[in-house]
Amino acid sequence: MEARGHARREDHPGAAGRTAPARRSACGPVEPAATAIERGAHQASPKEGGTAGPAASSLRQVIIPDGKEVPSLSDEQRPASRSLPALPAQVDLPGMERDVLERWAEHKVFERSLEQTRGGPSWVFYEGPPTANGQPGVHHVEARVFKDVFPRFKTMKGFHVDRKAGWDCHGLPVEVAVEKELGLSGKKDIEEFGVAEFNARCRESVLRNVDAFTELTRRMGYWVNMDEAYRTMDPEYVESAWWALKTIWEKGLLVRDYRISPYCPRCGTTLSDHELAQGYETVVDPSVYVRFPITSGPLAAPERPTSLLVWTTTPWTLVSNTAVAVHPDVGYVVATDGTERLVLAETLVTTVLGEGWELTGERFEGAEMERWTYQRPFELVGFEEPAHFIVLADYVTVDDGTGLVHQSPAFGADDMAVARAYGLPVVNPVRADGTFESGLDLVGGVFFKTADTTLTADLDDRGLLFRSQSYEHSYPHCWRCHTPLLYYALPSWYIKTTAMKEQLLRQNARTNWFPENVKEGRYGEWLRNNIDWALSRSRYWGTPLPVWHCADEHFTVVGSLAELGELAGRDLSALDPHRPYVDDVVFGCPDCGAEARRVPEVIDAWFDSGSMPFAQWGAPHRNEEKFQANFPAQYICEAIDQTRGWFYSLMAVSTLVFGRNSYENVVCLGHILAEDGRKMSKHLGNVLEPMEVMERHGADALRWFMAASGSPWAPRRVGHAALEEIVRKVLLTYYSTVSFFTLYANAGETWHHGRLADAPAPADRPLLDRWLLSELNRVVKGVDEALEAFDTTSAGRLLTAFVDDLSNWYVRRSRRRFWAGAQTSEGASAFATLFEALETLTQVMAPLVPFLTDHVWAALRRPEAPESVHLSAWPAVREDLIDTELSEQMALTRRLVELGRAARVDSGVRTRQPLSRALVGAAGFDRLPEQLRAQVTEELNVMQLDPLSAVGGDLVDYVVKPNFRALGKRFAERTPLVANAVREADPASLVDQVRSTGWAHVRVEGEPVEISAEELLITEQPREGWTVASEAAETVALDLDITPELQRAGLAREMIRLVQDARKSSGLDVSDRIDLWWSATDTATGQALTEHADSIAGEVLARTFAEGRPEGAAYTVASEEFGVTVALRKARSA
RNA sequence: GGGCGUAUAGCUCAGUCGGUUAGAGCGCAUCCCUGAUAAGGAUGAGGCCCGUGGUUCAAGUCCACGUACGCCCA
Repeated sequence: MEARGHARREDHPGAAGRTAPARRSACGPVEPAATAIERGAHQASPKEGGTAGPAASSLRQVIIPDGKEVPSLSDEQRPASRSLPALPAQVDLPGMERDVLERWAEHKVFERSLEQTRGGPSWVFYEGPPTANGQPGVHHVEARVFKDVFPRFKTMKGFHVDRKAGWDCHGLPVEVAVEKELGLSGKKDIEEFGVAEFNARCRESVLRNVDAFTELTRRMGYWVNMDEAYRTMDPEYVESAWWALKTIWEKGLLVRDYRISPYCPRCGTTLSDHELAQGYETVVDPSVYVRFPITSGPLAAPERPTSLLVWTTTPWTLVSNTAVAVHPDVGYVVATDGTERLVLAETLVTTVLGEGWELTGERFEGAEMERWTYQRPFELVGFEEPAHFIVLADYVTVDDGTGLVHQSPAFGADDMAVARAYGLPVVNPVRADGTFESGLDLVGGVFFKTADTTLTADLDDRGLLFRSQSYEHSYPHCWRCHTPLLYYALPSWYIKTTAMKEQLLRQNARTNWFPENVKEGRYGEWLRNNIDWALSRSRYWGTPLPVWHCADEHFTVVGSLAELGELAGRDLSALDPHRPYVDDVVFGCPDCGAEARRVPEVIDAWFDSGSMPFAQWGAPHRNEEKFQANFPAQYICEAIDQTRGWFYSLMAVSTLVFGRNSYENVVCLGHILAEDGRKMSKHLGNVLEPMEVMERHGADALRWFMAASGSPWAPRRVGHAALEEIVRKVLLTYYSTVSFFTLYANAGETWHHGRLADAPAPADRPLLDRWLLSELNRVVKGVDEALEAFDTTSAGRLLTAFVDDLSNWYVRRSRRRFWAGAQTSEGASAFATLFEALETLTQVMAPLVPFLTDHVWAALRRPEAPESVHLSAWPAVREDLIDTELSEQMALTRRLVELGRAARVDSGVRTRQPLSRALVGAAGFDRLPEQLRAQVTEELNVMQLDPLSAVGGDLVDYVVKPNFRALGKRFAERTPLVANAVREADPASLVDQVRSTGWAHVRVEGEPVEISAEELLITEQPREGWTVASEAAETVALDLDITPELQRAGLAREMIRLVQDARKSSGLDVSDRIDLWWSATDTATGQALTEHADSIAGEVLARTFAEGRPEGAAYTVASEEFGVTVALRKARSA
C-alpha cells in the first residue's frame, strides 16, 4: 500500500506515463514456477485490500503508470474474479519491448512454444545464412521479419516449427575485409603473411560480425535458435559439404575444365567481379573486318570465291581463331562489288559495306549455315580438329559488327560456352605473363596487346583485311596497375548442372514462388539458360575442394575426415579442414601409389549455403534422423537477389545429391531503400541503423513496416516518417483501445473475466456488438487466409482497418455503455464484446507485432489462458457470428453519418445543437434496423430520421443514372443505348415506376425495354429548405429549423461541456461527485438549465444542482457567450 | 545488349471479376470534439491513372510497342 500511496501524489496519467515504466525489479528466481506462485500471491493481497476502499481510489490506482502494475507472465494464479491490471494511456514502446524480451528470455517462452508443439505436425523452415561479413543493416531486418512471422503463425496453428539459425562464414568478401584490415593487397601479400594466420583472422572477423547479427536478431524479436546455429566454417559442416561433393563426383558431375576469368597478366591473378567493375577505362582499340574464305557448303565454289566477313576489336585473338558464330534466326546474304563476294547479316549490308555493293540474291538463315568450313586467318598455332567452321549461338547480335562473330574460346566466356557445346578445342597461345609463346612466327614473345598492329598489317599483306578502323570503347583494366585485362582460360572445377537442367526445371515447376512471376521469370529464365556451376576459387578462406591427385592425374575425392585419415593412415578427426592444414595431408594415390596432394582450390561459398539442409545437422555423418525429419522445407525466404544465389544453390545441391528440391514455398522480397529512394550507403549518409531505429520507434513498428507497408515484392523506402505513422495509426490506436478497456474495467464496479458469463449470448447482444463480432471474425478469417498465402500486406490492411473500426466506431459509439458500468445489462454486453474482440485481435496480430501484443495479452488474458500470446492457439473463425447483411447495413449507417457530418459542416450548425430531423435517401434505408438508425440520430444529434419519400414526391428532385455494371451484364453491346434511354427519360417517372412495380420502362430504338431497380442509380434531393449532402446514390438532408425548445436542448449540451471542462481544469477526477451552483444572466440559458437540470446533473455527476452562489470556496467559471456563471466543488462524501 | 519488375494526388502507396463519380495516409486548408486529450475526429482543395496504338458496348485495369526508373545478368 505504501508504494501506491506514494504514487498517488503524482498520478497524472499524462505526466507520469511518459516516463518509461520502471524496470521490473522482481526478475527474481530462475525457476519460473516458483516465481509464479510467489508473485501471484504477492500481487493479489494489496488488491484485495484496495477494493475495500472508495471507488475513486480504486480508479486512481489503475492509472498509476507504475511498472509493478504490469502483470507478470508468470502470474498464473490470478483468480477469475480478480480485476484486470490497468494499462496507462501512454506507453513507451521500446521500453515495453525490452521488458517483454526480458520476460521471454526469463520464462523461456520460445523454447516452450517449441516444447508445446513437439509431436505435432512439423512445418519446416530453413534459415538462409546471412554472410557474417560486415554489420547488419535494416535490409537484414526485412527478411528476418518474414522469417519470423510465418513460423510464429504456424506455431499458433499447432505446427512444430524448428528454427535453426545459421551463419555463412566463408568467401571472398570476408577475405577482402580482412585484407583491408591487415593492409594486404593481393594473393602474394596473403601468402607472405601466411595462410594459417590469414584464415585465423578471417574466422575471427566472422565471429565478431556474428555477435552483431545475434544482437539484432534478439532485439527485433526474431525467434530462431541461435545457441545451436550452424556455421559453414565448422568442421562438421565442411565434412557434409565434402560428402555432397563426393556424391556429385561419383555421379560424374564434378569435372575439371577451363574457365574464362578476367585476368591481370602483370599481377598474375584473376579479378573478382567487384574488382573488375572498378577498372573500366575508355580506350581506343583497332576494329578490323577480316575475310574468312569459305571452303565448304553451298557457297564454296573455286570459280566464285566467297568469304565470311568477320569483325573483331581484338585482332590478337585471331591467332587462335577456332570458329565463327552466327545467330540461327538472323538472315545472312551475299553481297558483291563485282570483284568479290562477302557474306554478312542482311540488316548490316548498308552500314558495313556502304555504296557500290549489291546483293546477289543468295540468302541463308543462320541455322542453315551451321558447319560450313572456312580458311582460318592465321596458321601460326597448331589445332586439333574439329575447328574452323560455322557454329550457332544465340548471343550473336546485329547491333554492331557483321553478324558473324569470331570465336576464340580461351579468351571469351561466350566463346567458351559455344566451344563446349560443339566440342571445339581450347587453344591458348598466350602465356600467363600476357605474351605469346616464344617460337611462334610473327608474334612469338610479344605482349598480347602490342601484337594487334603486326597482325593487322600481316592480314592486309595477305589481302584478308577488308577494313581497319579505330574503335573507342570501355575496356576493363587492372584496378591496381592499369594493365589491360585478358579474359583468360584457367583450369577450374565445374559441376555439370547443365546435365541436370531438365530435372531442375521439373523441380522448379513444383515449387511455389511468391511473387509468382519469379518462378518463370527471373528464376525460370536463369534455369533455362543454365550454365555449369564454376565451383572452384583460387583463394584461401573457404571449404577446401576435397580432391587429391597424383602426378598422373588420378583423382581421389574425399567425403569426410575419417576417410581422409584412412587414406593418410593416421587419425585426422581433429584436423581443421581448412587451408593450409588440409594441404599438408598427403597420401599414396590409391590408383598408382604415387604421392597425392590436394588441388589448391577452395569452393564457391554458395555451395556451402546450398548444402545447409543436411550440413546444418552435419548429416549424413551425424544426426541423419534429424535431417530426414527436416527435409524438405515448407518455407524459405530471402531477398530477390538470392534468385541466382541461395535459391539456386539450395535447389541445385539438393537436386544433384537427392534428386529433388529442398523447399516447397519460397518468398522473395524486394530491396529496402533509404527515405530518399536511393540505396542506403555510408557515402550518401542516408543509412538507417537498425538498432537505433528500433530504439526510437520500437521493433514492432519496424516489423509492421516490413510486413505490411507497400508490397514486399517491390523496393520500399523506409524512414522515420513511415515508422511514426505506423506507431500512431496502428500500434497506438490498438493500444489506446486496450488502455481504454482496462480503464473502464477498473472504474466503478470492477469488471473481471468472471463477468464474461453474465453477458448475453452473442446473438442476443445489441447490433453494434454483433457487428463488431462479425467484423472480428471476418478479419480472423481474412488474416488467416492471407498468412496462409504468405501475404502479409493483406493481413496488415485487414488489421489496420479493423483497429480503426474498433477504435473510431465501436468504442466511440459504445462509450456510454462502458461508462454505465459492467453491472448494467448493456454494459455487460459491451465489456464482453470488447474483451472478446481485443483478445482475438491480439492473437491474430501477434505474429506481426509480437511485443505489443504480448504486453497486452499479459494484461488481458483469462486466468486459464497461456501466459504468452505466442503460446496460445490461433483463434478459430466463428462463421456463425459473421453476418454479411449486418456488415452492409453498418456500412450504410456509417456512410449516412458521414453525409450528415458533411451537411452539418455545410450548414455551419455545430453538432452540439440538436436538430429536429434528417431525411435520408438511400437504397436499403427502409430495411435499416432501428438500432442502427439510432446510431445515426445520436451521432448527428437529430431527433428523428425519415426517408426522403416521406416528404412527398413533388418536393423532391430525382437524378437517375444508369448502373453500367448491372446493365452491361444484361445488354452487352446495347448497354450505351439503354444507358442513354435512361438518361433521357423523366427521372421522377422512372423512380415512380420502379417504386410501384419494381420495373421501369424505357424505349430503345423503338422497342420497349424493362429496367430493374438494381440497374439504376437513384439520387434524390429535397427541393428547398434543407442542407443536403449527397454521395453516389445516397443523400442526407438536415432540417435547420431550430425551435426555441431545440435551442434550449443545445444550450443544455453547451452547459454540460462547460462543466466538464471546469471539472477537468479544476483537477477533479473523472468519477468525483460534485456540488454545483449556477446563475444565468441570459434568459434562454437560464431556462435551459432549469428545464434540463436532471440530465445535466447526471452527466456531470452533480449531487446537488442549484441556482445561486456557493458558500465558501468553489471553482468558478463564467461564460460570456452563454451569459452564465457556474461554480462547483467536490462533494464531501461518497 | 538480355531478363524481370515498377510507373495512379505535392509525397508514400491501395485499387478485387474490365462497368462510366479512381481511394487511403502524410502534408496543406477550414473546422469539430474535449471522460482515449502531448491524443482523436470531420470536411475540403488537390488526378492527362507515364506515352502511343489496339481489343471491348465499356480500359487505371487486358494486349502490343515506346519512354523513364530499379534489380539481376552479360
